Amino acid sequence: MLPRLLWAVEFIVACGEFVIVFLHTISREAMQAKWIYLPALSCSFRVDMVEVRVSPSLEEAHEELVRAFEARKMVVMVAECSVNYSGRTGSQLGNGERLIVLKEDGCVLVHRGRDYQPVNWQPSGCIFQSQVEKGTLVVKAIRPTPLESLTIVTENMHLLASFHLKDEAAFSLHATEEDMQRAILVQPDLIEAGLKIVDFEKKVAPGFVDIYALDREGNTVVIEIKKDPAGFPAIKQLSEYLKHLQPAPGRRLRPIIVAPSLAKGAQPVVAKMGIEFKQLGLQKAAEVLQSHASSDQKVLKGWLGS
Amino acid sequence: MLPRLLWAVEFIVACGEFVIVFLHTISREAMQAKWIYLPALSCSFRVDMVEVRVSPSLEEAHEELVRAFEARKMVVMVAECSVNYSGRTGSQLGNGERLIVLKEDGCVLVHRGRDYQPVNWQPSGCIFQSQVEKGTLVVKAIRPTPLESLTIVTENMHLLASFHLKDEAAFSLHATEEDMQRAILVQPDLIEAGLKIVDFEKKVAPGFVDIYALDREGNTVVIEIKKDPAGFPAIKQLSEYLKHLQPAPGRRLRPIIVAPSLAKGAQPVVAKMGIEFKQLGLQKAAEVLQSHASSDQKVLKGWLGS
DNA sequence: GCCTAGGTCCCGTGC
DNA sequence: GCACGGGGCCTAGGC
Repeated sequence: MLPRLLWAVEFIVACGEFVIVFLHTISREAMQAKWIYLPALSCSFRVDMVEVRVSPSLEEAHEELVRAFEARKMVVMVAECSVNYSGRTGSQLGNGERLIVLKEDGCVLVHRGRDYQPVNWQPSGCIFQSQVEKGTLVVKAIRPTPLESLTIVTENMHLLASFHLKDEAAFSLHATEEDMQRAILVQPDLIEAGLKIVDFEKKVAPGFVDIYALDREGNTVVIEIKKDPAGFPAIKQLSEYLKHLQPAPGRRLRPIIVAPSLAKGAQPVVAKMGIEFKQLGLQKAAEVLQSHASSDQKVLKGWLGS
Repeated sequence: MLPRLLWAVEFIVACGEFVIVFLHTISREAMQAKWIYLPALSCSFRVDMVEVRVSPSLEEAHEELVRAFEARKMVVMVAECSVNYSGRTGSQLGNGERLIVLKEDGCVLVHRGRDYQPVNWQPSGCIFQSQVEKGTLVVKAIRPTPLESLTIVTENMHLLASFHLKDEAAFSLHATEEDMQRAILVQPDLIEAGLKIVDFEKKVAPGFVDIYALDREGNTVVIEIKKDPAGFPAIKQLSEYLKHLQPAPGRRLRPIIVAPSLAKGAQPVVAKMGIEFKQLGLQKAAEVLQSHASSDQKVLKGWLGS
């Protein structure tokens, strides 16, 4: 049973640099009791760099959004909202609870409870607006080129957090198709002994030959690299290039597909068209690059060392 | 200046169904003052369906994660972490603050302060694990096929929120390339008067002809649809199909590209190859479909009406 | 499972 | 600015 005598209470909770906020009207007895029951709760506080508001009013949320936009902070919201997109095409999403992320570089993500991909979004470069309108909070993200806009109409805000992420970790490392190319460039005998690289990303037809080389006998080698199992598109692409390339007089044109494997059904076609296949995967390519990087380091150490 | 006399205080804040939590040791004077300064803060509470923990210990975070995984709740974290990915390829991301989202369907997003795309992720279908290890919180998301794993090592948790999003709004609406196809199917004279649709998504070579039709004179019409300006790839694709198609005896093969426009430089090539171009954009297609939908409704009303 | 094609794809690169 | 191709692309549809 709740006591009737009420106190207006304002808790200001400081942590490190600051801050705050816990507003409520509670009874004196509750104040002195170990357990305080409050009939409703809307509170805000900041710890470290994270400003958190739980069940803020839409006006509060709006004010915090404006501050966050000005300070170029990231914003995360859990809110009941509907979403409209208009631009290259258009979309409508009815009312429901979603996770909304606004980033400092002007991109937006609206996520539902499931799925990897956002249901609505905007790439970076948007301008954000917030306004309270007829009892709703309307957040707009407008992208200048191509001109398009995302409108989020919020009826109810469960959580709003804003903060700046300190993240200087720059290096991320992937093995990609480009690494396969680089691996072949630094170590051409991955394909075959004696191969001499002549060019890469060579423009031909409308397109680029991945690697253009000569074998020991002076034949022209045209290499198409795929990081995934190579199928008909890769074969077509390579055969297109062949039409626009000529071997040296008396020499042959040797088309080679480099990939982790051939797609199902591609093997006979490749054979029929005289295309060679050389197995190479991302992992192997990464290892080759790694070993060259370390051997380069050794060389460097040799130069610098005693 | 902080008073020295301390009280152990436990605030339990209830809202609706519940819940909670504000643990601290403060002075009696501070308790009675309007402003209470606390030297550190870690608190948790739930409002509506959102469970929020600010600066939880890693143990607390781990326990909440386990509960959330079991309850299939969405989890949002703001944390200082490093991330490793290993699978189809691999990646490493050094220590820094990120926004991490774990969804109920087993997908993961790790977002940095900038960029539309997550720096690391996992598509839906993953199994989540959480463990506290050597003073760090290790969250793993393992995807069975293809086998790959994402490992998030957290040193410091700023915010952890878990909740279930109520979102039944099912219908989302886009104008897509498929709508252009449907628009032509329901109203073939968008292309030209008298056109008779024979087939669509017709398998040919390895590929699919968007629309396959006959004109008034019995010539075979092969239509390739692009929602964006059509460039060389579209031309290539269409010309590939032509190689594998034959008109009726004495008739012609009429390749047509349907798109909002031709890409720069494509016009002469199209002309040279005898490909026709018919202008059609997403907007027009959507209007056509809309009008057909409403006319269908009218027909329906006519049947049902008085 | 594999393959094919689309996406408000996004994103980098080159012209 | 436009065009082209890659991506740990993701995702849906067929076989």
